[in-house]
Amino acid sequence: MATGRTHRPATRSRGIPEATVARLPLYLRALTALSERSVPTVSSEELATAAGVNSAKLRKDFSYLGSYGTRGVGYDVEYLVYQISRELGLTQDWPVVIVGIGNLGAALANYGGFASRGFRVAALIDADPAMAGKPVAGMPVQHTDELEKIITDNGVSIGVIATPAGAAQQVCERLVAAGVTSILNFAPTVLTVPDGVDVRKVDLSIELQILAFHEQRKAGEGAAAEAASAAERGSAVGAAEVDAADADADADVDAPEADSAAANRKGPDGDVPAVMPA
Amino acid sequence: MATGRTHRPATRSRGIPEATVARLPLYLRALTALSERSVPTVSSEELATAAGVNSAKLRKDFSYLGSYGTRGVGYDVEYLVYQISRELGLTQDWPVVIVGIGNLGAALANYGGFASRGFRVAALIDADPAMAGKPVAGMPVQHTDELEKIITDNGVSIGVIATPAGAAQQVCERLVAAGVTSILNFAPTVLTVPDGVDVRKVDLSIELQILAFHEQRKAGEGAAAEAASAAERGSAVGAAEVDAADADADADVDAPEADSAAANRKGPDGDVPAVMPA
DNA sequence: ATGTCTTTGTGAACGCGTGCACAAAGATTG
DNA sequence: CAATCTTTGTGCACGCGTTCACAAAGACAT
Repeated sequence: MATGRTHRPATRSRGIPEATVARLPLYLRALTALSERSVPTVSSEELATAAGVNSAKLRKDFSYLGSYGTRGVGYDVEYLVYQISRELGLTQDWPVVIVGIGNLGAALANYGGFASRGFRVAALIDADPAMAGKPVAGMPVQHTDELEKIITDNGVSIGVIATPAGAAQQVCERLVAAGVTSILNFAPTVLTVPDGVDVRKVDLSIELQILAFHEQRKAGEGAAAEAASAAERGSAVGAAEVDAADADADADVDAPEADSAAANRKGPDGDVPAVMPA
Repeated sequence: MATGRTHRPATRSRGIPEATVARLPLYLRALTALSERSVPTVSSEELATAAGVNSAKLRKDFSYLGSYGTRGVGYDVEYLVYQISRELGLTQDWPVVIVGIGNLGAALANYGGFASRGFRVAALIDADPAMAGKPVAGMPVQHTDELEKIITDNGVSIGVIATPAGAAQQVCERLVAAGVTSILNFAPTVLTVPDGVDVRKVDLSIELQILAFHEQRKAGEGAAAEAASAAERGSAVGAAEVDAADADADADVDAPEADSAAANRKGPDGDVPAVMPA
């Protein structure tokens, strides 16, 4: 997410809610699969299942695009593929540059899914002079010095940042200055960009942390009901949890000493007891 | 959101809203940086800026954790780092397995950010016999046959799927059957999992498509008012120029959108972004 | 044509998340 | 100790997004 600005009337880009836009690619993928199997039509129910969403939601999403379905029958697969593609702007060519050709950048460059939908890798850019000219994914890596020229010459408006965190903001600024208005950021940093520039971030570490949170919750909660089975699974919860009923189960076991922080605070909180994984 | 499956009805895992949980890692990162600079305290305003969010939101988020701030002063950095880490479950060790050691899988294995927060790569698994034993990121790749044993022996509860789309569901099922309850999916497929299992997905293709949508909108908009180059992306969106009759729905050539800037990520849960290939 | 059956499209209710604005709490100064 | 200043914590209102539930629309059979 971008930092510079943060608010906006929740932008309904054109009457199409942001949440819906985020789901369109999902529908498109499911539809494409159906199309390849030559399925002529699908009901909202079937398509919703394939896309992993609720059918009512899907119908409402489609209603923002227009009335493309036929009552009693469903949606014409081919037609819908076309409409969604057009709506997403996939009927045109989108040259993309990837900056930072390390492990991740190289993996992205090799990713086939790129080209499959109108996205074309126009160039791979890296700051390391040693990388210059070296072929990655059948394409020579170019030095950062060329960045502006590349962007301009190829009319690139979408940039992918896969550099180390420390270089991200600077690269971002150069990209924006050169004309890029959409950025996909893989570096673990908050990018600050001017208005009008879209930033989406992909952060591995954050995703894992969110999973860990839920995992921890699950471990603490199942502990009570967990008599003996699966004792080897790293979830030997402390006996402190008398009743971890789902209600609000807020078994407060005080937190261990303020650790490195000698603060004298006392959180009204403190929860999960010691869990010890392998 | 993260999965194609519906976990609990937006259950507040423990009184902590999902949206807040998704931001905690962001705060943690900003706090860690401050900690390394030996900054003792921060105000909600400073921290919010560093994390790229609104200060009111940050304060509200923290209020779900408890009252850890001091009015008139701010928050104790070290203490907050500890509290958030504990809340996220990062004070414990989380063994993780990565299945599918292709370009992406290898990149993930080499990703340093993994270990930095309690996540330890316990094993790299691939179905290709030729890969077996081959060292990646200083660790021998193991064959899929060993999957169940690895999960059990290491008490792994978090799995990362970086296989091709076609193999994802099957791998997912084996992981779950073996005891994994949280999955980070990089394969472009909707995974179906039983209740109690969390799935978060990272899909590069989807992220790019969302950017393309906004990019297209921006282009169309600029075309209409091309006069002023690319400098008027005001935030004072005049609702005035809303698209023509909303009922158009047809105009194949597509009408330029109205509205302005674009929303960065959002998403109830997730909003969160997630992305990637396979 | 008429009736029945299927599936869409959507009005309305509801819940979550966001942001404002301010009272309360504590630090700080005189 | 009182006054002032700073910053937190939160009540409240608002809007987006989700879901339900159903009328409308069309296909299909008789």
